[in-house]
Amino acid sequence: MATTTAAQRRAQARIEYDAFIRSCPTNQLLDRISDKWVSLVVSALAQTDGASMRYSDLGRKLAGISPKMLTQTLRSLERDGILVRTVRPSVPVRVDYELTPLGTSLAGLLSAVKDWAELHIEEVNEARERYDDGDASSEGSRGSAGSGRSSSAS
Amino acid sequence: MATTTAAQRRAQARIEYDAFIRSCPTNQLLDRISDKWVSLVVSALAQTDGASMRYSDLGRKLAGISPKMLTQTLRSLERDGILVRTVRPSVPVRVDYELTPLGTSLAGLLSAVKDWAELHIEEVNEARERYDDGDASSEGSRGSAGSGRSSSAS
DNA sequence: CTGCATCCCTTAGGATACTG
DNA sequence: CAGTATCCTAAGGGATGCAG
Repeated sequence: MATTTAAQRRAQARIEYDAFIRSCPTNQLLDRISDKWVSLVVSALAQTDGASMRYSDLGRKLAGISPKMLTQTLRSLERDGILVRTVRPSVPVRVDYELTPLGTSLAGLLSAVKDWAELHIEEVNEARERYDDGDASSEGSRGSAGSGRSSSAS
Repeated sequence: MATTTAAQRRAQARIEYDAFIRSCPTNQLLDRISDKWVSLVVSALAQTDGASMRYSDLGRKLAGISPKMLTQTLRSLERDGILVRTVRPSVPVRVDYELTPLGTSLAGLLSAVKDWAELHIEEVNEARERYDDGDASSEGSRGSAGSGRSSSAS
């Protein structure tokens, strides 16, 4: 332990922390809804309430999603019991997806989030404008001061 | 229109869809809490309820986070009015971070998410085991196609 | 139609080193 | 202590093409 490399200690801490994080249900769910497409798929399915959607229906609804991500998302959701996948041995194979009760409750949660967002988005936007406009603290003349931060949109 | 490239059409759709998505407050918030560290920072700050934390306090609490991400996360949160950054011109500069009322309400939302997670995580885990164990029902050729996607960051 | 495999490119995010 | 600038890797996610 000669080299008490600060970095190594942090790296170690990260591992432990990660283990801790993963064992926390909150984070597991967070990981789930953190996926850009997951929430979109769930919402799409929730909108049709009960009515199952076919693979291509979803592909159309979620314009711009690549088949790869659609399948991947659907699979992970199926794995988590959020939705069920039903294969219909028709001539051209047909597969239907529909939310499970669990999935529906998740959709409900997303709705709650939506409500909060619509209720406070205004404040957030104001705060952003205020911030972007130049904090003014130590800035007299408005220039550009653009700190290219922005998390873009992953 | 010669090349009715399906890919191009999808790409175009994606752009439009993205624009649509971005204009939706729900997704803006989702983008916010989708960030791995955002929720962690907010929770950390919420736990101390009111008491402001210093930069290094947070770094210690969120073991394993790199200064880069900590700063980045803190900045975006400040920009959105979720927390306030206070610089204390002490000898060794001291900076405090604390949640705004808006941030506190967000923390409350995260709590709701947490409750849901703790309430249903069991079902999810069961579903996962069932799935990983081999669907059996209509066990076909799948096997473990799922591929353990962790999504984690991003 | 559904969906899996492959290649590839963009980029989030971790490690480091340096300044106020 | 608080942050910033830089480098670099891992991996998310799109495009394609093929198979059931």
